[in-house]
Amino acid sequence: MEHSTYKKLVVTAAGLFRKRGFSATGVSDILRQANLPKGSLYYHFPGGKKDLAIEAAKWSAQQVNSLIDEVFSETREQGGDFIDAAIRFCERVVEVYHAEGEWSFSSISTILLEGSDEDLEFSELARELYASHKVKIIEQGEAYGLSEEEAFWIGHKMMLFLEGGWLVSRVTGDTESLCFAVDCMKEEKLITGKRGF
Amino acid sequence: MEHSTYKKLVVTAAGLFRKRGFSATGVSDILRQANLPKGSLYYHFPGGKKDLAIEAAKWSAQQVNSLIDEVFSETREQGGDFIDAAIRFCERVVEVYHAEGEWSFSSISTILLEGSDEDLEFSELARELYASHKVKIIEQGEAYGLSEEEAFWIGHKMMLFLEGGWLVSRVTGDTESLCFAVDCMKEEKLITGKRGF
DNA sequence: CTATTTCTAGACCGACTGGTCTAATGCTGT
DNA sequence: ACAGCATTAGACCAGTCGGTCTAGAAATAG
Repeated sequence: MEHSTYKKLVVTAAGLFRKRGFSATGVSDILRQANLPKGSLYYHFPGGKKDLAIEAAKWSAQQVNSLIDEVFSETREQGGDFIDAAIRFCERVVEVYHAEGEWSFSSISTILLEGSDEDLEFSELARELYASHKVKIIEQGEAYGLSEEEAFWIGHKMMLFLEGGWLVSRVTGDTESLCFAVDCMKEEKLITGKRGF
Repeated sequence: MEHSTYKKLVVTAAGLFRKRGFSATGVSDILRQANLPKGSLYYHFPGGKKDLAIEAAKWSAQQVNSLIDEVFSETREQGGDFIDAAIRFCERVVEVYHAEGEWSFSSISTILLEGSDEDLEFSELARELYASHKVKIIEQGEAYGLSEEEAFWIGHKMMLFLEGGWLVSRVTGDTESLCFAVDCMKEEKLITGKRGF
């Protein structure tokens, strides 16, 4: 199987879906940007747009999971604690946003939760992918010696800051809110320091 | 001018746009749900779908602003501090989410930031409406005797929790994350209590 | 009552959408 | 060389979209 075309479609689609949402992105937009003909899409994704969106969402979620692994492992090796890693993770998200100007943290909902009222396949996948982030964070928490509860609390808070910050940043058009999210996490460090995480 | 038809269109459209997004919502969906013919829509909104979306977004933002005013004033009258009001506000958002099952806090981005790459009219309105929330919160902060900076810090944090919590709740399909946002604000109370807000 | 305006009603239209289909093209092993 | 499969290429199609248009109902004015 020729992978470069397949991959190109997934990556291009992920970018467009994340930026504009599922419905607002036309198959032709994706094909134009990827510089590919229609035949290729329906050869690689017989299920069409939906199939492509599913793969794009999976790929996006995997990217986030990889970033979690990367940042949390790196920080741990450098002697930082769990909160340090969480701060670093937020900073990395800001960096990516700055660099690419479009990278969506909330890719799951943007891609999958925008179609019809009740697309079970989409909403179930969305749940599943979000759960995978949660698992990744708790796994990393355990590597830091944290209980599931501790890791969940701080990890969940980090997620809220990031999702919220990203969403607001998209509205305001700058990265102020996303940077604010980083500041919030830094403040967490002071509090949780006292908790002894 | 007959207002009931106009209002019905705005409210119905706001609901659908918030739930599904601008592009995923067809004019016919709105008309079907509102039980109105096409002619009425284009009579009241000559600019069509876009016009309607703008009014729907304004209306949604106004609802949020009213809720801010209501909750913060009420809490102040009852002798609560600014954080108490913020907690109460988060709780109210959860209540509304529970009750209506769809009320979107992030209505601005859902309605306005989903169309084409660069719709200036939409994105400028989005910024403007979001700014109006910020102003409302700072106004309320001043009524509580807080400096703009203090009100901004806690208000912004509250917004991130709510936006993030709402977004995640939409993915997971429950209100856990939104309730978690309330818990986060309650924790804030302890911290900021020490700051003396 | 009639005249006029306001609004509803929905048939209709062109543009565009996602999706299909077949012809052609490369690429493989023999 | 050939055959056979994998992939590209894009013309084409049916359905849906947002939007227009005219007919007439309902309300208001004289």
